[in-house]
Amino acid sequence: MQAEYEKIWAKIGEVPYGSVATYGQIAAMVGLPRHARLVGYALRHTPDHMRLPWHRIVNAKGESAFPVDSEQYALQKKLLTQEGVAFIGGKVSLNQFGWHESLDELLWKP
DNA sequence: GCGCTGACCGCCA
DNA sequence: CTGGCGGCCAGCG
Repeated sequence: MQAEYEKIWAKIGEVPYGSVATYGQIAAMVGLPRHARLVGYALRHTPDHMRLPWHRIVNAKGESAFPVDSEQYALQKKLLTQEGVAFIGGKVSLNQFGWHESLDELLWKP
């Protein structure tokens, strides 16, 4: 399964600055539909030496996957806001970002 | 093999 | 809005 993780990490690394993707999207993009949880697991076990834009990955509701009181939540929110991604009511604003279906951009763009 | 646990997802009440 | 339920499936004891 190591190979799958490589693909997942690589894909996450492709998410452009200022954009956001969901776990499900990443899974689908690497050819593993319905494996959202695997993405979460892979992300959780990312070797620290490779710095991935994990903060650009949110759940299907556009929320952080972390509890609001956690350090990570605060950091994620901070980083996204810093990139110009609106973080409203604990979730990225879908109204402003819109949904893109084309293969290259199953992403929320600014 | 078995049961639990997840940085998940979608549907329905 | 909240909560519950079933589905998903790799990892781990």
